[in-house]
Amino acid sequence: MIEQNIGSLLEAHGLKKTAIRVEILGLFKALPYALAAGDIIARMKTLHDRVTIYRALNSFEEHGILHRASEDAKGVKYAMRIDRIPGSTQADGHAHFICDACSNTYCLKGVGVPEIDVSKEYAVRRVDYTLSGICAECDGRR
Amino acid sequence: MIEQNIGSLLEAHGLKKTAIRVEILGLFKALPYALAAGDIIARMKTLHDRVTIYRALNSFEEHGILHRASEDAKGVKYAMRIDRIPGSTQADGHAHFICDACSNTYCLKGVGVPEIDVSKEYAVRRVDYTLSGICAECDGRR
DNA sequence: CTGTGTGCAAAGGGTTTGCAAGTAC
DNA sequence: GTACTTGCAAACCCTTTGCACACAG
Repeated sequence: MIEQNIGSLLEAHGLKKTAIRVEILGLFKALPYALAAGDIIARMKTLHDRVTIYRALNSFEEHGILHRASEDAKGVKYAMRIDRIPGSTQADGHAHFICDACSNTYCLKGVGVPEIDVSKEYAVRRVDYTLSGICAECDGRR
Repeated sequence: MIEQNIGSLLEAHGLKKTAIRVEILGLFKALPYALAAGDIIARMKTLHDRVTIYRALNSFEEHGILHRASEDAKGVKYAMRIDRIPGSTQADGHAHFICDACSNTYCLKGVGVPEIDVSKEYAVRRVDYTLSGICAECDGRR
């Protein structure tokens, strides 16, 4: 089921259906938060090296399948891009929440990204709205 | 004039007034955008190594003189923290604009950070609102 | 004089790249 | 068979850390 979707997704983008790509996208479909290259490696059943993951991720990013949900000095986290509306002229906005305790990056799907007008000085192409603090899971654990 | 301000700023934080610190803070006061360690090195008149810059920056961050304006896979950019309002209970929010062309990070000073309510699921401590696109300078240059 | 700060060197972690072998189509 | 992918190794870049020397207060 999932694999079928992933297969057609890859095909639609002209990407070859390799084991590593199917497994990576399977992880993103199954998990509710963004993943860094290291997270992916840790969860892969079959052994792969970091390097190959990077190339797969970059390929997915170029094709608009994944986007960079958060990036800090410790690395980049990717998430499934599910909010692209073909033909939309709106800024490509994302809202994310990063937990200070577990470092998970959650996509705030139902939340619209607020907009402010700075069009006099800047031509805005993307809007990134990132909250951070403690997620419910970590908060309840204390 | 600037140097006097910087001197008292350092003194107020119990930091020793060294040449490298005065020069770094002078750069931040003179420039309208955020700087990465590499940017600072490139602009320093007297030669210093990157490493020492990092320690100075970390020290400034700990004392609340600078804050991390943006960070991507290529590094962290710092900016003068001028928006701290003692006694304020508001979330510590920043709005920034990153130019895709020149990579400058501008602080949007007059712009309030919009807030959204996700308090049911997350305990929000910080809000980061980052726009990206093309700044006026780069836009006019094309 | 004393403790903080700097210079230098080395190491650490994430990411990119070159090249040859492998595989989807 | 051919072009795209992967595996491996090495290199790159930003950042942190250890230690001895230097300097501000």
